[in-house]
Amino acid sequence: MHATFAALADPNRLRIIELLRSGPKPVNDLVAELDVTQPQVSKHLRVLRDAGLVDVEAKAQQRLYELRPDGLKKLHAWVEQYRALWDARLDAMDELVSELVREEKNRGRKKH
Amino acid sequence: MHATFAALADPNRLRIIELLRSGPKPVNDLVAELDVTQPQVSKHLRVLRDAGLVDVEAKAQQRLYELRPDGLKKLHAWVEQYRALWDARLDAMDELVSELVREEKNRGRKKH
DNA sequence: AAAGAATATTCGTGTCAAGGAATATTCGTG
DNA sequence: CACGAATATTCCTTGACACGAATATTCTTT
Repeated sequence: MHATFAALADPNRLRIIELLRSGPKPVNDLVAELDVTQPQVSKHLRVLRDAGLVDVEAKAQQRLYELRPDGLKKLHAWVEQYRALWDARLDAMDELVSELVREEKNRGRKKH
Repeated sequence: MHATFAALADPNRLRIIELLRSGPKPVNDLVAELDVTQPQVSKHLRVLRDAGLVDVEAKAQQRLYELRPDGLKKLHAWVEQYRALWDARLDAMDELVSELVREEKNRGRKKH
């Protein structure tokens, strides 16, 4: 998980993710919007790829980069754990989950 | 935003956040669970504090650290932007938001 | 006030990663 | 197959940061 955060910790990489929100883009499109050299962009894309946040598809000489749902979904799931902090309505639900976890942990033991 | 990610990019800091999920804790509690020296923990807490992710409350000589809802809520809001990626049901809602943004941008101009 | 507990800060060091420059790779076209 | 377009990789250097050790601060107790 911390690897995901590390990937997003760099301003340029974070920007890339945001740019890809409007759909897949070739590398040069990103270079044009980023005020960073092409090799840098390629390197950042490599990091994002290793982190499972983006995916590539070859299109002739171009490489189309796009967001990878899995990576962002995991991130979402992590943050969601803390929802009870700011969403008071979910306190009850949080309690329920905790209860289910306790039951799961006790499965197969003598004490209920 | 990237500052938030940078704060969470360190494994020890990420762990601290997760430990604080079960409620406020004094520094020494964290030291006990982290296999890191006390000064290191204090330093990491300082970073998390600057990032707006935790808050301190003095309790005698102790300092009780607790999660700060604001910080995590912002993080959640950011990730939520990408929900349409994995949640097909929200495509329609995404469209609606885009439309509202367009309207907002055009506010006060001649062209509708 | 002295002593101790709990926590914070400073300083020096080594490591890793971002940026720049140069070069390599891949693929379509003539 | 030579060439150009689009992208990737390598090498190098510099700056940021995590760690350890030592020290400073804050507060309580006696």
